[in-house]
Amino acid sequence: MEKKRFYITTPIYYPSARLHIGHAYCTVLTDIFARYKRLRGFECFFLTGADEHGQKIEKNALAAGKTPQQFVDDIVEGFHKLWTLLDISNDDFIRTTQERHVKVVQDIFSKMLANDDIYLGKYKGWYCTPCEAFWTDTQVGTDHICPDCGRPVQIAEEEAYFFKTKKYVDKLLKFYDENPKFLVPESRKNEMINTFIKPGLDDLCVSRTSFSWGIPIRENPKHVIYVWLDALTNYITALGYDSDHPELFEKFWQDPECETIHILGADITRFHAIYWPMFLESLGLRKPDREFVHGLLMMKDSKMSKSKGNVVDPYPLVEHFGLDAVRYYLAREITFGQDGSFSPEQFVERVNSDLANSLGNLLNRTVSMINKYFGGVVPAYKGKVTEFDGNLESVANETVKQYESLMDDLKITEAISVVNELVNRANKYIDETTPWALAKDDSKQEELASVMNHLANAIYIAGMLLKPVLTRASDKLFAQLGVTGDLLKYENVYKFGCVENVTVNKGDQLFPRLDAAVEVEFIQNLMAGK
RNA sequence: CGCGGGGUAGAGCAGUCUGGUAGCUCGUCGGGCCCAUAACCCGGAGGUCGAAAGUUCAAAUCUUUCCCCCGCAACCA
Repeated sequence: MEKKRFYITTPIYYPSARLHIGHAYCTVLTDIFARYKRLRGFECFFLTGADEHGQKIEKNALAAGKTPQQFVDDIVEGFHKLWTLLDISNDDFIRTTQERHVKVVQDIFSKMLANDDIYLGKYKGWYCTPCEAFWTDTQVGTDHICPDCGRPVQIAEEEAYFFKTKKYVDKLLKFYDENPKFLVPESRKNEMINTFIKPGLDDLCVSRTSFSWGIPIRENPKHVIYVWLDALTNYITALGYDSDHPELFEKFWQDPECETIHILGADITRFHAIYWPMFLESLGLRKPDREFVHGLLMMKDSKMSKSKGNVVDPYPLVEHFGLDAVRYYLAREITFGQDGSFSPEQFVERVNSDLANSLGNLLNRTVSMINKYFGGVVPAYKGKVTEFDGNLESVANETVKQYESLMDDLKITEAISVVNELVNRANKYIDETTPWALAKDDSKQEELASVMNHLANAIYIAGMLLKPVLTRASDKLFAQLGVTGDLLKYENVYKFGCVENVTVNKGDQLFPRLDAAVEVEFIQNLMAGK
């Protein structure tokens, strides 16, 4: 059953350093989904934000000679700049240092404490005294060395609060059973069960005393609330849960008519798929409908890392190639839900092939012919004049159906791919119908008119379906086709032929073809930090 | 036995859940077209779908075992 409203979120990113293309990937894909839902007329609330507490921020701030708040303020400003640059259409931006979040997290903690879901215990771990930091078994390795400073660590204990996960394990498994589509891809669910739940889940540590940059616990202020209880709850504090204005929360979280969707990376699946539903259960709130785990974007041969000097900064990429090319590449090249890799060659090839050669060139040749043969006016729709017309038309209609079904399933890469097939089909249609030959034959004017109409309509549909991805180019495409006013509404994709009697405007090439050698070198220099 | 991802044409990938003529982009070879962005369209060559065994009328796809690569565990979605 189709829901009528959507709440979609990205993870809140950690502002300890600048964002890179991996963050952009997740956020752009989420944005595409949000734009798609809105385009189809659904209400959609899209949230992203920043997770600003923790020891690392405290340390990095100290090193930078700033207060933690100044430090995160500066970095978060960069988040906003990047999201603006990438045309991210988020409705709100939550920061865990905001009053609206802090107060509610404290309330949540109090509730859980009162419910007996949180208790005071001892946290035991490897402690590095000079760094004043706890590390896990895997972090210290077999040599028991601090991963930060390289000095030996000791087992130490500190007082800490814990969340009783064991109390909710059965309910969680039942929830998985009753909601088979909760976690996508499904392999992630098995991973959760086999890796974390079956071996026995430890209670989750939710407070720390070893650093102070966090939300203090009212009942015991020497403790600050530790990461996940602070971070995950952003999804509801941003909507006004437990505030004087809970309207958005009621509308976009509690209402079963709203589908709530979290997009996240594999590394934080465990927290979203196990602890988050438990927290919500403890609070007596609705759980998310879907959690979609996307893959990691790696560099050609290895994961991107600053030390390897192969991090791609999205800014210069967008400045040089344009926003549409970057968004398109991210969505089309890396199958959403699987790991993928970024390579300069792939980037240039994909942009040239799909955007310049196929879509851009199709628009260009079509507009030229409408100018040449019909004085720039798209001929009226006369149904299927030839079998080729009928074929193109049915492919277009089928494309719309497939696209919607794939997008609804968050199969964004495949959805774009079917649109691309329509574009290819339209290019082939030109060869089949040979308009330049029809133009020379007075008896074929009706056929020629129909060909131009069908082309304009096929391009129009492709442009509309790609609008969530190509936030700028789709509008340029419509402008060149002479599509304005009501024709800009999505529902027209169901009315093949509706683009008629409008005047085209030949404009610049939508996507100029890139010189592969030159542009690949440009990106390589970018990655090398030149 | 730490966890996870992957091994499909020269390169990069999809397809694997729901078994049924092996697909896409690029490259390459040949042809076509001339409306268009040296683009577009058609065709060819090129694959024992990592290996083996099993289930089946039928396996890239399901089961089992093995081999190899990569990521996480250290900034990092």
